[in-house]
Amino acid sequence: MQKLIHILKHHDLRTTQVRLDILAYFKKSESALSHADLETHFEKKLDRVTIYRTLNSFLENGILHKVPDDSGIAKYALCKHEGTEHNHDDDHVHFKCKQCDKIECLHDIDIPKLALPKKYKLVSANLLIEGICATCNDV
Amino acid sequence: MQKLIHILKHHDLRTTQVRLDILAYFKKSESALSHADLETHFEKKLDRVTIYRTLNSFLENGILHKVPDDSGIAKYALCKHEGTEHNHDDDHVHFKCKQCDKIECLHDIDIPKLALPKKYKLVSANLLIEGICATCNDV
DNA sequence: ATTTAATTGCAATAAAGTTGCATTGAAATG
DNA sequence: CATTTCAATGCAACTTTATTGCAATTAAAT
Repeated sequence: MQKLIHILKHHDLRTTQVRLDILAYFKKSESALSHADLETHFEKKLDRVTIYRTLNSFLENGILHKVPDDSGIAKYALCKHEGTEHNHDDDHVHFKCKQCDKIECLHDIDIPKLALPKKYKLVSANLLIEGICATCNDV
Repeated sequence: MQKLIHILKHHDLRTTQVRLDILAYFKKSESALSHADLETHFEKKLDRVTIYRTLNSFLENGILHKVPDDSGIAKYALCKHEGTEHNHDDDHVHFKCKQCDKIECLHDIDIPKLALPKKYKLVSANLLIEGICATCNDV
């Protein structure tokens, strides 16, 4: 719990209750969350605008990263390396379950290198896999 | 040009001017387009709602596919296999240029197989690469 | 304890997407 | 090729998603 404060401190963000609560919820849920997810979870206790601004502030500071998705709704997930020097999240795999719709980051799987056409320069890679997650597979 | 009509016919869609125009623009632009892109391109000649409905109809019929993106805005691109039996688009690589923001499909590059954690079942894979495209690299 | 500036909440607005309904028009029919 | 039929379109209204400005609040620096 104390750890959450350090994440904020490390990024020179003031430690406020709102930020701690939102961070805690990301930690707990272990999957990508949308603004609507947060709004629902915190009911009316948090202002919609505050949630948007908190998400953007966390994005800018490398605490969260956006998750690519074809739903048209922005989704966010915790960066793995928060708390270290480089605040960019390493390229990794996102898994979206077709059944429960949850998106999780599979940080332990590397994206294989691949050859791009001539003159194309790669900066980052993001592999989005859709399928059935372990939880849904168990049912 | 005649070819566009056949795409519609093959999917049992009525050939209307709106659909031909939108299809033609996708063919020409060779990159993923958003609803806003189409609205801008066709100025006020096409109704917003008609564009939405045309996009959805093309999606359902496998003429277009959604492109995963972290912008939060839905983007669409032509399927490679329109006109064949299977109307699902094969998994492929999407390249988003950090400079011009265009997203294009790299149909010729295969996504490498990779091992998922236990009990995870893959259905489809989509690799999103960000970097600098050939056109921007030339300038 | 006081000051300062960032954070928050509220109101208003903009942008993105959907739904219902009347009108138009593609194509099937005789 | 005239008529009929139902899908496609355009318009209006609405919902959802996201942004901006400003006053009130509060973290933390002094």
